[in-house]
Amino acid sequence: VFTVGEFATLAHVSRRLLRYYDEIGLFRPAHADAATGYRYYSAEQLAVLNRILVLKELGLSLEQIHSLLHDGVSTDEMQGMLLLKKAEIEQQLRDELKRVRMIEARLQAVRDAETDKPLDVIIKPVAAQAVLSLQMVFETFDDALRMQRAIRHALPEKQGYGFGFLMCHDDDILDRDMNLEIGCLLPEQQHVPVALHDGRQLSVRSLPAVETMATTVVQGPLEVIHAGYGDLGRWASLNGYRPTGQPREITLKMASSFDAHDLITEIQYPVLPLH
Amino acid sequence: VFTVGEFATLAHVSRRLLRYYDEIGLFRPAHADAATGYRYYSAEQLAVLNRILVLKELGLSLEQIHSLLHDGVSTDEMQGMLLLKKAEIEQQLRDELKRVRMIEARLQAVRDAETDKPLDVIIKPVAAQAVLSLQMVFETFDDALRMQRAIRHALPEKQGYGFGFLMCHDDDILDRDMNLEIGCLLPEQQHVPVALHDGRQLSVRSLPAVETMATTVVQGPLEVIHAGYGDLGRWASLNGYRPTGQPREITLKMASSFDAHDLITEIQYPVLPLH
DNA sequence: TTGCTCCTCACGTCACGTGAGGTGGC
DNA sequence: TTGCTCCTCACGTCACGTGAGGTGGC
Repeated sequence: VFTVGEFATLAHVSRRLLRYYDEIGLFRPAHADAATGYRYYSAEQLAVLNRILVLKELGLSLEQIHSLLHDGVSTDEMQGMLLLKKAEIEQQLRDELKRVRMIEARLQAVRDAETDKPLDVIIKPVAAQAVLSLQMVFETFDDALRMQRAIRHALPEKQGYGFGFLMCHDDDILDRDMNLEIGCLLPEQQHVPVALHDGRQLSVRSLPAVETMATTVVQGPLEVIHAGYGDLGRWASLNGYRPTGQPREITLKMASSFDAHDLITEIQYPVLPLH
Repeated sequence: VFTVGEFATLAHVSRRLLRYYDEIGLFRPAHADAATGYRYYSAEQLAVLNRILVLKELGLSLEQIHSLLHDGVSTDEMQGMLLLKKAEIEQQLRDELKRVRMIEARLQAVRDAETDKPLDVIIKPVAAQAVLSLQMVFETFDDALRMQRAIRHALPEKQGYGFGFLMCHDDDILDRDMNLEIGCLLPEQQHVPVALHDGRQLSVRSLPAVETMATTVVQGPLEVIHAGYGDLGRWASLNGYRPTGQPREITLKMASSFDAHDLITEIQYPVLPLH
């Protein structure tokens, strides 16, 4: 019969662990002195403790181990728990592999671009979104900018209209004759079409939800936004993603001055993991 | 300018996260109303938060991220942290792969042996250990048992002698003419040789430390112990280890009766990972 | 005036590590 | 009698989630 210290030495665990397992009822000493509180363990118990330690090594929680040992679980249930745990660990393995790839990509980015900062890309699900917009082909980008301003003025200020929105419907990024959709997000569902001065109509439609949207935030004028699209594409291929749809951009903050250095835009690119 | 709720929605994080990051000084709102305590975030800040979220994804702690952002760290230091983190994750990957192998081995054991329990094997480092022992060739196992009893009686009871100890010096497990070392562990270093009745001497020597010792606890008479050696060997090969030295056994509890059903023995087998 | 958002505590998480402060056996 | 071990609190960990209870703006 052994004291905590002796038993801890035998089992290569800490005394605290033995007291803790006693406290939570997972592993009780064979005998405890009611007067002094001293715990006494038997040699037989070492086998039991070892079983607990092995199950812990497998990644099971102490609560799971408790139910395995004290509630009589069947062989099938045991197998179920082990298979479940195995699946969990395999998911973790995939996550960590992804993490390693991301770190490598970032290391590369740090080395490449000592001057400018590496790109921060967030993958997130984006819900379906109502927009009020107009789609047409613009000869030049200035035409598109003029339209953007016209739309802004056509909307009554602060009447429940959301961020500015732009979506490119060309397969490639062009410099002229671009097929663009311009408008704004709608926080609420019910909205009537809005007419512009030139007779064109903004119409309401719903952007589909995207499960894995690669997003990044850029600050600056159009050239910066333009560069952002390219950066995002390169980031995707470096990090194991493939573009899979039309990118969007959302104006989080409108430019206050002509040079648009304080224009803030979130670029969103639907992607899929390469698997 | 956005409230917590709005900014949280934009960034796809919880309000609690934003308040927490404020509390620990990692990410403060651009402006806070001193009277009401209301937090106000700017569009510019979304880029900063995204950087934090990306670094978190990489596996860095909030404290590390804090120092990355607020203490001006050099490119080299940044690379150092990333490389360190990468090495950490790769170690974790190895650990989890091992865990998966262990789970698979245990699943197999559960399927194979529906009747008896799977073996619980603990890998632990064992320190160098002084022993008082005698090594000789025994014709039969009964001879060895007699010697074990003789040694027990030659030792003054409770005078600082430890557990009974047995080590097999044959390369294979034999049934006859076994080269065995029998004795006991010595908790303290200083001990004189002990003479037996037949004139033989128990001598003091030091067992070397073993870094990775596969150990298991068995309860029962000799046949059970014998089987344990075999089980331990099979376990090792199933779990990616290779035996690499002489096994030892330690008597944690002596048998009280002739059938020895309550004899408790720890079998120790030095192993090395197959890598 | 009624919801909605905002705020600040404060507890819970998981498996112990690490003292603090005090008592019993050789 | 002096160390050594034992005991029971109780705080800290890491990054928030989850209410509780109360206040300010449309």
